[in-house]
Amino acid sequence: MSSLSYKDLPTKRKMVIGELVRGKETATQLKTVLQKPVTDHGSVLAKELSLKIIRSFTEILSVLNYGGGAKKRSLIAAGDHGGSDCSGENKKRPRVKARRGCHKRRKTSDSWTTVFPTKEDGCAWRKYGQKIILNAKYPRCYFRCTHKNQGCKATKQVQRIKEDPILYRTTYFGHHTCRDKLMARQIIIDTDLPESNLLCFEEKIPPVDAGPTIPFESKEDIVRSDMSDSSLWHDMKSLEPLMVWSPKMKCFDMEGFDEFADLDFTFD
DNA sequence: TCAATTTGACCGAC
DNA sequence: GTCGGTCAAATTGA
Repeated sequence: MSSLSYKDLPTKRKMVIGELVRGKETATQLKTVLQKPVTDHGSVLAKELSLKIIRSFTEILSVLNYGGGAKKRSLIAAGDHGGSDCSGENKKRPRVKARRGCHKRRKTSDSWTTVFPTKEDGCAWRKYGQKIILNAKYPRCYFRCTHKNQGCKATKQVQRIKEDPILYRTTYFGHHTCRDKLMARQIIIDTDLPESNLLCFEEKIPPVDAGPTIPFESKEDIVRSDMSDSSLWHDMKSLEPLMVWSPKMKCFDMEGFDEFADLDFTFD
């Protein structure tokens, strides 16, 4: 595959590139923080940066999944039954909630999974359900985007891993159609601050509302426990040789991009 | 008072 | 018939 001029890239790809660049910058900031003596403030910053990195990659995965999903996507049940495709008569409760529980089981091709020691990914979610899953030690929690009322159909499922309860497996479905607002807010946050103070963005990081709090004992612990054991981190590492930014040429070397085939999406 | 969470019920997929 | 995803009333908390 030949190199592409950045300005010629499709919007979706630009968004991916932008998020990758943002994630790299954040990772660099995190590295800087970790090189300093560990303090409470530093731990907080490190955690915020970790969330920021997670959010960047979540956005990337969201965008990429959307591209592939266009071909294979079957409508996600959540919020997608605005039509009248539910033909059940609802005999038991015909008077109200005629479409309650009307949905199709999710297709795995429209989802992606990450594993992290926190439920948080920097996005705003509202919990709408919890289920005990057969043969699972821990219940599965269902979240939808807080901005569902604005048409955002992104949902996710979070479940603690049976073999390693400190970790949460998060499966995302759909993409954030409210992402423009989120990104705009983030840009404001980032650009409002002097470069030397980029770490102190004012965005409120929601508390980890359940499960263990993961303190960062040391910089090594952060890297080891938060990143190196997660599948997402492995994905991040695997991305490195696939896209190489050339500042001089102002282009991306896209060689090897077809290795993304394993992630079940396509570039258009 | 209002928004978020909890939890039992509903219902399609398997 | 069972399982899993979603709904929505009830509850909780800020």
